[in-house]
Amino acid sequence: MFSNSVKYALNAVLYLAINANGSQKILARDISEAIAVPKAYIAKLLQELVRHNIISSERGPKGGFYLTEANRKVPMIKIVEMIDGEELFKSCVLGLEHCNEAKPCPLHEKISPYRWSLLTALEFNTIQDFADEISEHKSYLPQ
Amino acid sequence: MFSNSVKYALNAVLYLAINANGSQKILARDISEAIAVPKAYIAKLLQELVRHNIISSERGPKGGFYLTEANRKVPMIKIVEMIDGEELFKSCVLGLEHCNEAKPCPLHEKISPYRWSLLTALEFNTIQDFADEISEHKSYLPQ
DNA sequence: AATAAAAAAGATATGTATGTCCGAAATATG
DNA sequence: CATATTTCGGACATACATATCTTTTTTATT
Repeated sequence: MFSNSVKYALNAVLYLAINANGSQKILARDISEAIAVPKAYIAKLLQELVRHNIISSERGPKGGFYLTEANRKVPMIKIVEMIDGEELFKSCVLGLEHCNEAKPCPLHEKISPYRWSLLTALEFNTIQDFADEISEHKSYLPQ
Repeated sequence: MFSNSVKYALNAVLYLAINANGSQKILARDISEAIAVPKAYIAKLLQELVRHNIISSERGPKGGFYLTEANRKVPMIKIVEMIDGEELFKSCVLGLEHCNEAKPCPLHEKISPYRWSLLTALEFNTIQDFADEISEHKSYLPQ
């Protein structure tokens, strides 16, 4: 479904959303350990998330990664799109160029309502929304 | 969602279902051209489909790939499972080991209907079912 | 100013999916 | 039986995602 990179990034951002704030920054190493992803690899993804203004960071001592209020309002879909691109949920599951509502592939009708609801859920729910669900014990992460 | 190999295999099998029968076999080259996939690559996939009794083949002049009546009754999911394995629809989208209905990850509820729709569509429809839909112009392939 | 801590950046390595090539085996046809 | 046609099987090549390593830049602290 998602690439490993997307899975890692989603986990890392949710971990940040729950554990960090402006004064409490988190080291790449700590995120790496918390979500069980190689440090150098997650560090690269975190850097790219910063470049795309999805998360924030500060260098040097007392530095680390964190989320601003603006970051917390970013829709989850942005993380997926940054890595796997915008086509993931939009292109035909069979890879057909000309598949659409008018000329659907054999799977199209059977899945598109559910696909669409997934897409809108990721578009309309922010990082904070998902973090809140976890805080309220409606959903869970390993840590 | 699906690997390229799965997309290719699904397309190739549906093309066979529509265009071949016991007396009218189809060359790997023709399938390759029809679905726009490299010949050597689709040939490998076709061989594996034969080994798994999902399609049939005959060597030599007048040979080629085709479907028996038994082949046509194979559920589409078998093609996906042969290549991408059975975990594709079952493992957590975030890669979490302990994600389940009782303790769902933040994406679990959002993604379940989509996955379920895809899984059941592939489990309960045979190769022939999809081919019929196409013959009846309820759904479409490029050719 | 010197030091240490941390992210950022670039270069490199590994692994897996994807794609290609060539020879062997099977079979219909003349 | 010889030949042509086709799948089959193994080895090889390439590209991309994944992962690692090293150096540079930034910044707080002393």
